[in-house]
Amino acid sequence: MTKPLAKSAISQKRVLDAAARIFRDYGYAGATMRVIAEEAGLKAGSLYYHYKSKDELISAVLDLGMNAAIEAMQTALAALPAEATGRQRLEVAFRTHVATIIANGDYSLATSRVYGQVPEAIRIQHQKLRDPYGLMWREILTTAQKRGEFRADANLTLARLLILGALNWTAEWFKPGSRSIDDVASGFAAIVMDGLAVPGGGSSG
Amino acid sequence: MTKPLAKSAISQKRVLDAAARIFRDYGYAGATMRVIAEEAGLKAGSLYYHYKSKDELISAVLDLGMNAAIEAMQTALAALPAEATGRQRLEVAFRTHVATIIANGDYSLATSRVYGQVPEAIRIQHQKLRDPYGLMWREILTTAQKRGEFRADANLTLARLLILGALNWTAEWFKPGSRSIDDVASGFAAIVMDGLAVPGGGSSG
DNA sequence: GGGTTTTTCTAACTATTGTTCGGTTTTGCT
DNA sequence: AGCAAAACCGAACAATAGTTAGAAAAACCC
Repeated sequence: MTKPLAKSAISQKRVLDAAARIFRDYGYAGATMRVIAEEAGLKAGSLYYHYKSKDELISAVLDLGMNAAIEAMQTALAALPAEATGRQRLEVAFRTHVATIIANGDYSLATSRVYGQVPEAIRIQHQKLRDPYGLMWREILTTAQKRGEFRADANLTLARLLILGALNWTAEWFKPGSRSIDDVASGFAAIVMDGLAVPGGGSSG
Repeated sequence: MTKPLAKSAISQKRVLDAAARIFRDYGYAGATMRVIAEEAGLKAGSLYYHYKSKDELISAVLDLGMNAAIEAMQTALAALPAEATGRQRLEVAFRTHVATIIANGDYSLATSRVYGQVPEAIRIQHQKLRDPYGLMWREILTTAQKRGEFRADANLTLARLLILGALNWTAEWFKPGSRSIDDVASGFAAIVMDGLAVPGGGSSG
C-alpha cells in the first residue's frame, strides 16, 4: 500500500499515447479498443486495467492535451518581464501555442478532431478546461488595447477567434523540418499585428 | 428509360442532408447507416437504393460541400470588376467563404471534422477537389502582392494558411443571429490587411 | 525459494455494425 | 382500371464492437 504507481504509470502513459494516435486517425467511434491496444502493445482486455472504459480513455486524452497547453502558456507568460509590450506578449503566446501543438501533436490533433464527436457528457466536462484558455487570450488582447498598443476600434473578439482558428489549424499542416516553429509564430504575429497591406496604402473599410 | 431522376433526386438530397448532419455530429465511424436513415425518414436498407455504400455516401457529402465552396468563390470573384483592388478581392473572398460555410453549415462542418478520419482512398480522391480551392486563394494573394498592394516581404504562404485556418474555424463558432456574416468577413479582412497594432506604433519583428 | 500483488491474456458475452435480398408498397403512365 | 418502374421495408447475414471475468504470467518483497 505504499506507492505502486511508478511502474503502472509507464504503461498508462504508453496506453494514453497510443490512444491519442488512434483517436486522431480514426475518430472517436472509429478508434476501437482492439486497435488502441495493439498500438500500445497489449491485448484489448488489458486496457481495462488502466482505464475502466473507452469514455474514460478519451477523456484522459482530451484533458492531457488541454492541460499541457494551459500549463505551457502560463509558464511562458509568467516568464515575461512585467514591462513586456503587448506585441511581445502576443508573440510569445503565438510561439508557445504552436510549440505546444507541435510537441503534443498527437494529442492536439486528436483533441481538435474528436472534440465534436465525443459523447456530450464528456464534451461538457472537457469544456471547463477550455474556457480558461480562451480567457488567457482575451486578457492578452484587451490589455494591449487598453495600453494603447492596439487600435481602439479593433474587434478583439473576432481577433481572438481568428487567432485561435489559425493556430489550431497549424496542427493539420505543420511538418517539422521544413519550417521552424518560430518562423510560423513570428510570421503569424507579423500578419495579425501589422497586416498584409503596405502601410498608408489604401483606405480602410 | 426517359428521365427517372427528377423524383429520385429529391430523396437523394434528403438522404445527403441527413448524412451531413449525422456525420458532423458523430464522425465517420460513429455515424451509423441506421441513424442516418432515421434522420432522413427511412429505414437503413433503403439507403442502399440511393447510395451503394457508406463510403459512397460520405464521398458525396465531402464533394458537395467542396463544390459548393468552389462554385460560390468563382462566381463571386468573376462578378468583380477588373479594376478591383487586392483588398477588395480579398474581402469578397472572405465574405464568400464565410457565407458558404454558414449556408452549407452541415456539409462544411461534416467535411472539416470528418476529413481526417475517412478511409485513405476517399481522402485522396477528395483532395483533388481541395487543391484548386487553395490555388484560388494563392492567386488572390500573389496578385495583390505583385501589384504592390501587399508588403513585398509578407509571407503569403503563411498568410494563406492563417486565413484558411481562421475561416474554416468560423463554422465551429458562428451562430446566426448574433453577428452578421458581413461583420465577420470584414472584421477578419481588416485584421489581415491592416493588423491590430496602431499604425507607426512600435518596431516590427 | 515462497507468497503477494500487479499486470496481462484468453475466451467469451451481448449489442450493433454495414450490407444483402426478396417482398411490399408507392408512383407514374396510359 | 391496370401495368411497370421506382422506392421502400423487414428480416436476416457475418463481422466486429465494448466489455467482463477468471486464469496465467511478471514483477516485487522477504
